[in-house]
Order: sequence, then C-alpha cells, then structure tokens
Amino acid sequence: MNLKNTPARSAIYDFLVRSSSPVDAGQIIKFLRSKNLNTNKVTVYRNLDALFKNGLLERVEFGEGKFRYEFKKNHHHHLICTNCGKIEDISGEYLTVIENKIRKENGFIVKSHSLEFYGLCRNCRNN
Amino acid sequence: MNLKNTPARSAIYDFLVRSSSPVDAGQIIKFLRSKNLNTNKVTVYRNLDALFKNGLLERVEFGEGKFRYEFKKNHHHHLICTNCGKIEDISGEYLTVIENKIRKENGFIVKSHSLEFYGLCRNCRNN
DNA sequence: TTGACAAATGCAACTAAGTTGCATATACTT
DNA sequence: AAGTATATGCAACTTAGTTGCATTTGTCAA
Repeated sequence: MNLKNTPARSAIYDFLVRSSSPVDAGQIIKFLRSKNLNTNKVTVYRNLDALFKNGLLERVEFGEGKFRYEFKKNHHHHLICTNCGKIEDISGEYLTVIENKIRKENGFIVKSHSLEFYGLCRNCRNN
Repeated sequence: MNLKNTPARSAIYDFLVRSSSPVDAGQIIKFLRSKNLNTNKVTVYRNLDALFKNGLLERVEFGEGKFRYEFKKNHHHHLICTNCGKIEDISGEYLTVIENKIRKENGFIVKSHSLEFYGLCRNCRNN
C-alpha cells in the first residue's frame, strides 16, 4: 500500500505526533474544524485506518467503547486515572518472560499484547 | 442496589456461566431468541450492565469495537488467536511486582488492569 | 511537463453497538 | 394481599464507524 502525502493526512498525523496521550476520532475532527480544515469524518476514519495499518499509529481501547490512536513510539503501556482521566505512559518490556512461558506451556505464540493499568494518579490519590 | 431474580436475568447469567469464553451482547440476544425467550435487546444491555456493576461479570474488549462479558472467576488473562479467533484463559497474577514498581516510581495506585495477548494458537501456528 | 492511474476525498446513506424516556409489568417485603 | 422498588418493552435516539459511488488530487514515468 502506497501512502500519499495529502493535507488531511499530514494534519491528522501532525496532531497525533503533538498529542501527549491517545486521542479519539472525535477529538481529531474537532481539531481540524477549529483549524478551518473542513475535513469529512469519513476521511478522518479512513486516514486513521490507513496510518494504523501501515504501522505509523498505535490503536488502544480504554473501556470507553471507542478507539484512541497515538503515534507509534517506543513500546509502552498506559496508566489511566479513573478519577481525572489523566493518561500517563510507562515504558515497558515487562512481559517477555511471561510470553516465553506462554509459548512453552500453551503452545501459543504471542505476537502482540495490550496492557493498561487503571487506578488513581498522584494527584487524585490525595483527594 | 438490589438485584431481583427475573427470567431474563437468570437466562443471561446462566448462558455466561456455561460459555467457555467471553461473549458479546449480540450472541446473548441470538441465544435467547433460539430458546424462544423473546427478550428485548434493551433488557440484555441493562442486565449486562447491572450484573457487571454488581461484580458478577467481567467486561473485556479485544479490539473489536464492542464489549464481551464473562462470569467472574479467578483473575486471569486471555490468549486470543488472531487466525481462528479461539480464546484461551491463562491464570495470572504476574503483575503484582510491576504494580508495586508503578506505585513507587509514578505515585500511581493501580486498582485494576487489563492484559490480553494476541498471536497464534497451537493449531494455527502449524498452518 | 504532462498524462495516466492509483490513491484520496466528499457526500449521503447505512450499520452496529449501545442508550434514554416513559408507560406497564413483575419480584420481593411486610 | 398490597405496596414499592426494580425490571421490562417499545420506540426513538445517539455515537462510532462503514460503504458505494462519483469526483479530485498526488505521484511517477515518459
């Protein structure tokens, strides 16, 4: 698949690169409107899909019934504060030992995993 | 919250208890129809919600854009085969060490986590 | 530099998953 | 057996995401 460099696509990607935590399609659409780039929502969804399938984006789900996307950086996991909604990254390669165990014990070859932690962030724990 | 014992509710719960892997609302609705329990989808969603909020069910998401539910058993994680869709359980309390580290290093108190592994099951790895 | 052609876009209409308001019915308590 | 909170059904709605199709735009090779 050959990705072309279009205004909509680079606006979406730039926005994701600058975002400090994963964003959903709705937030992207709002952002584009605020910049007077009148981009159709279909274009947004199709671009997220294309960028994701080409390995430029990561797709995550935090139990909200919708996906969030972030640009692909070092492998990491998320700390999601269930009180204020803040999302922190933690760098992580904790699971290699477990994945080897799974391969031995279950005959299952792990290709990827999703790991998110829910709880209270530093601020919210004190309130 | 006081849960009443109604036919719809116990049919849904029984189905989940007997299911070997997490099921979605659609599967439950189909099952109920096949048993000629003509239960409205709203009732299904409301019951899943009530059972979940009362701690009788677990809710999971496997990147499909919808939720799956399973009855609450020992804490475990899932192995999801990306080829045939088979879902296996692995019992797991692997993360306590990591969660303590997070508490120390990030000041974040982990209340729950979600961890799923995607890859190829024993059968599919050989094809 | 100019076609050619694949890839991208916009529009409208659609689907799937889940929710809400409201009137009626049913389970549980006393 | 009555009263009341809880549950249900229906219809209508919302939110997230998808599809078909006609038009436009990037890119690459001549």
